[in-house]
Amino acid sequence: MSAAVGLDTRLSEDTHESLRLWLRLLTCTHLIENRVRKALAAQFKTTLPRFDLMAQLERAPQGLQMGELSRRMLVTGGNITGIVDQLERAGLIVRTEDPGDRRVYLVKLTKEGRRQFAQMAIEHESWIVQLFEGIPKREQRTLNESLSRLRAHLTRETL
Amino acid sequence: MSAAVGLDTRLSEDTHESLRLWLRLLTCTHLIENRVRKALAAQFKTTLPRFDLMAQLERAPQGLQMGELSRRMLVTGGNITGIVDQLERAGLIVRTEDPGDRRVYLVKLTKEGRRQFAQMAIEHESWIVQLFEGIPKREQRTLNESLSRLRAHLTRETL
DNA sequence: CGAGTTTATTTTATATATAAACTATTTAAG
DNA sequence: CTTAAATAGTTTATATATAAAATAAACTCG
Repeated sequence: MSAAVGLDTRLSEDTHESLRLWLRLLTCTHLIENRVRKALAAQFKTTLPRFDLMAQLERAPQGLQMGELSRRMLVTGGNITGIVDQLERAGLIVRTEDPGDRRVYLVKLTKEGRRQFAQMAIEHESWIVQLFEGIPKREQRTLNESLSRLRAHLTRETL
Repeated sequence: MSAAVGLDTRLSEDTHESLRLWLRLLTCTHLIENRVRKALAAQFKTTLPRFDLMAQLERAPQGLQMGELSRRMLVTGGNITGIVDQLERAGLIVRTEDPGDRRVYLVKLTKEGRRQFAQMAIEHESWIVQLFEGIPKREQRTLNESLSRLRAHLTRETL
């Protein structure tokens, strides 16, 4: 741009800064997702949503309700029903009944599910580390902090 | 954590920095995607992939091949076929034949497509600006630059 | 208590997605 | 020219996704 950029252009550039930020966020996410999806399929014959759901359960040994999985994974309840069906059919998780509330299932990893997830998690982490290899630790930390603030901003009540 | 964090823990924390970064990237993207999807559905009865495809065509008045759309949108060719089918059925885009290569289609916006996209783009940009409202311009710029480097890093040949 | 509301999950219809196989066309090599 | 390989796009089968309707259980309050 020339040195004669006026107020109009400056305002317009500011407006576009958010748009550009969003497009880059989306692109980076898709690039990483595509790589991880391919690696999960090639090495473990599984998918990203299944891996993510198992990761949620691994962190919650007491089990999670369908609705809680839906909220944590930021997807609809119907979607959770489908993924849980698949994983349950494969024997990796179980729907447990909650004696206190018969509307609810507590979903838990099976022993085999925990075993398989442990193996996948190690590989998964190494893929991610490799993908970010070359981005200085300091920059990763800054990015991390910025995204953490952005996440807090996006989930604030008054939006 | 205690003040007695040793070398082992420190190394482990470094390893987890990339993983945490990836999870936050994914969360922020999903939060924004969900909001934009709902707004597009409510106000324009359309979807994010359709809007994105039209945005690609808006920037390329000469038209784009199916494969080029696939590469730019980071999705498979079969997916593009489906979205283009939908938009063509709605009269918003057309498949034009390329006289020089009969395997190829040049996909272009129709006049009605350009009209509708222009309306949507204005609204869309204001939603994005609102979502980031409250994140200081300086931080948005820093984030933008970091993500730009990350994107370059992720698309480098030697990965 | 009991009708009406809320909450948890599933079902339905439809739209994206992928990978892999397939068709048609073009390019390359002899 | 002609076969082989590469390229562009579509089709198929399957897995995620959504929104909206349906089901079932739990809560509320007059």
